[in-house]
Amino acid sequence: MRQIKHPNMDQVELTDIMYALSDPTRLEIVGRLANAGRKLTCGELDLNRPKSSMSHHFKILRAAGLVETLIEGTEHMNALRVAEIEQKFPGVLQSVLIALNKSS
Amino acid sequence: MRQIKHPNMDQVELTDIMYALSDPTRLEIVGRLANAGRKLTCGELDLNRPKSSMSHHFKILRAAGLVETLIEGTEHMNALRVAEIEQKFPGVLQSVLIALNKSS
DNA sequence: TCCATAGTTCGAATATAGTCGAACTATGGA
DNA sequence: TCCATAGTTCGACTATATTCGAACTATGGA
Repeated sequence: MRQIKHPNMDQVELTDIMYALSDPTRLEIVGRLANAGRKLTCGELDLNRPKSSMSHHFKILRAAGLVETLIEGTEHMNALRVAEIEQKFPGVLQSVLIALNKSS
Repeated sequence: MRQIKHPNMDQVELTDIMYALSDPTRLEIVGRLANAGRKLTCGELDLNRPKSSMSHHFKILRAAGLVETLIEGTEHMNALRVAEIEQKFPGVLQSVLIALNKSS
């Protein structure tokens, strides 16, 4: 497996996005990716959880079209698909990110 | 029970909102309430599901602070708490409603 | 008082999710 | 080639959700 496959935006449903953002761990991941302003490895996010749990959450974030993961060497670089999500669901991710930053 | 109790907005978490909106049936309810522009009874929404299922979904929508239910006679009148949600999580519900109307 | 209406609650079945250890894969470096 | 690193996959367990029929509650009207 050379690179991880990601869904096309037209395959992504609003419910997928909502579901992915309904878990505190995933919301935390999304918030950190947004604030980092650069690609982060899973390890850099370190939420004190086993690798398998983190992997599970990333899988769901990818399936929801929220996160894009590029394999670079042994690392998986993760980034939010902000622009694409914004185009498909204007305002949704942005307002969630604003709400997230207020509460944290 | 005279009237149904609703959470205060400061008790509502972003994850509650996201979770409530992650189910297609509930998203449908929210969309219809928004478009109706007036209070609707559970029955008026009629999504072809048993009363007990609808009641379950309304319970979750109420718990998330999304829906307010006023008892009037034998009917339960439901409305979105648009203004309050907008104040607490600006843009979130509104952008979801726009996305909903596009897809429907 | 009796009945119909509108919804809630209960209970049980089924399905889906979250968690985490252990084994696995892929890459890069010594 | 051997090893370490970074993540994924698998499997099992536990927890939480969804669904829906049946029984219940509350109100209004005949």
